[in-house]
Amino acid sequence: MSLCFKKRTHTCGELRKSHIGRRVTLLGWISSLRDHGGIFFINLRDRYGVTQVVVDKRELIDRVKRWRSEFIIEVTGEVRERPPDAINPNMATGEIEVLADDVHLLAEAKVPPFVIADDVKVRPELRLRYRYLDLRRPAVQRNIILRATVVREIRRYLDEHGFIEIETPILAKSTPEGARDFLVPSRNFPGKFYALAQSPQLYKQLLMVAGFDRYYQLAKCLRDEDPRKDRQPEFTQVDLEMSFVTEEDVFELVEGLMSHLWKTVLGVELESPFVRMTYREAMERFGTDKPDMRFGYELRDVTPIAKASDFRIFKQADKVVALLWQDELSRKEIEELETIAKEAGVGGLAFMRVKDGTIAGGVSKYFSEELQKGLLKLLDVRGDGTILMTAGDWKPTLEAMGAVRSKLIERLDPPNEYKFVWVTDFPIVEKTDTGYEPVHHIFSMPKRLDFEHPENMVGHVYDLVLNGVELGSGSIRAHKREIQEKLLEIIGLTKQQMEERFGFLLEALEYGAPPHGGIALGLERLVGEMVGDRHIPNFIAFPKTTTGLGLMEGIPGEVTPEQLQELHIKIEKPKQ
RNA sequence: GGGGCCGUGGUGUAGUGGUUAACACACCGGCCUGUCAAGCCGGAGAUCGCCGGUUCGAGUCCGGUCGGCCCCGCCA
Repeated sequence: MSLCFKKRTHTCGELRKSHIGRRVTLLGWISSLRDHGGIFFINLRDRYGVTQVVVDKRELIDRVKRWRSEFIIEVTGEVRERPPDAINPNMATGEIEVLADDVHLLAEAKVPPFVIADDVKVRPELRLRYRYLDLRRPAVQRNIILRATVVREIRRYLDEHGFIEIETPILAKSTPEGARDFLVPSRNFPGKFYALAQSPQLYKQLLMVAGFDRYYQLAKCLRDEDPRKDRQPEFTQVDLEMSFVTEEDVFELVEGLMSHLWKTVLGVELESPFVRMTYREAMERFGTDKPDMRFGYELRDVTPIAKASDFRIFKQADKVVALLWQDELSRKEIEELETIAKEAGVGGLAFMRVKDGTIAGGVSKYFSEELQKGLLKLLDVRGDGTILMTAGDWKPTLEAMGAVRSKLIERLDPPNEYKFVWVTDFPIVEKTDTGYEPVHHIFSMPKRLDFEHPENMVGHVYDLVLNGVELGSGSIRAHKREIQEKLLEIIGLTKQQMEERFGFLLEALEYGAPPHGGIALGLERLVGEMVGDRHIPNFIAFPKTTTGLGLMEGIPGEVTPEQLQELHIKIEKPKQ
């Protein structure tokens, strides 16, 4: 069978008035076909746009009559101006049309399970099952193209700044720390496994040891954890690492990269340097390590006033924080917020109402007039509203109020702003019931060594946060073997375990490892946040569902007994 | 692992224990030379996700199960 079609001269998105009179050939999908008897209008679509084709010749109409949406056709004809009353201002090509003098069918199409158009609502599972049709919708294509544009500009910027793009292995070593690994059984070595890389962290450090003092990669990362709207089992990180740098150098580079992206992709000038804030400050002002700084409503420490009240819970608490909200919240609304606060680990959520400059209701009866005045002043109350308060230990109290704040600001219209912030000085480890766990990962350089109280040890560790979303995190790394070993010891690894899991890294640190650091940014989150869409599957061509299934391919799927045998694997299914 | 919401012609929805499951779009046929999500006339199309239970009677109530979305856990 011969492939018989004319070469296309233009795309469906580029013809304008300046092309009038030109003879053109377009190839594309029929997005709509309007039959007026003696004249047919075809909207012809490709990824560049839609162009109206007019068919009025008898012999062509006999052919076109049998066509319908999503057939692929070839159209040759002359570009002509539309009659003034037929101009479509909603179409980029709306001033012209192509009068067909020859049309051919290139491919028929079954009636699709849903109409291929932006404004047609479709169940998500159906969209995923027929993702190749979903991807034909212009709005979905825009997301994928946006991603490609961002990727291109990332490469352009980093290449120009002396970075070398290096790929690191996908088949890597399993580590019980951190996220659950996807495992790949070894055929040649029965009972042994590769792990799919969760991130290129260790490899990029080894590249620094190797002397590639500026490395980057658009790295696929694979983590076997339950997905969320902002988390997929496989996703992409903009991973970079530099030698001989301080935190400030990393900030400057990344701010430059962000400014470049916003300027070239969105045409927006970002303000830089970005705001910097320590982890501690972020917690105390916003109750979270990823503050959304598009909104005010900061938390206030009211411990001295609250402790002086007659409210027993407050008197006994380490910390009492308050949040002043602009509206009068109903009993029911406060109860909902209290549920959120309790989930974050506090006993409850107290409230008082402010009306006409005075406090009433809720726990106000435990506060003397003087304390109430102090509260009004401390919270800088102007106008009516609701004061929310909670108490307990430092972290749960702040986190609880942070969760309440997040919930409340959801009610506000998000301003069209990009508020970046560097959150710095994260602790290296956190105390748990069983010992110490890394807050980020365990390869970061502490600012001060404190092996007596590791939980007090702050690191050269930072997150880049945009509009309340963690875009990525990074650090200056521990580039000396002794320090790295000490850190591993703190999280409970024996010498033997260190050797087994990270021996290759520790050894490399002994052969002239430069001071180095970097960052990894979530590409899908970054792209999504540029256009205010926090559903990252929208920026992945073939995403998984929230249970990790691939509905189109039907994965995970069965394998043959022969495959299993070759891999030395026996399946034991869970009992009912 | 846990919680919430959802599943009804191809698609999106309505249907709040009782007749023949309703509507819009899509689809099929017809008419029409200026439409653009064309219009008009006509038609076909559903075992109400699946299994079981309650009931004289279940799309509707109950239990289980499969699938989706959102959330908690988890995500160094």
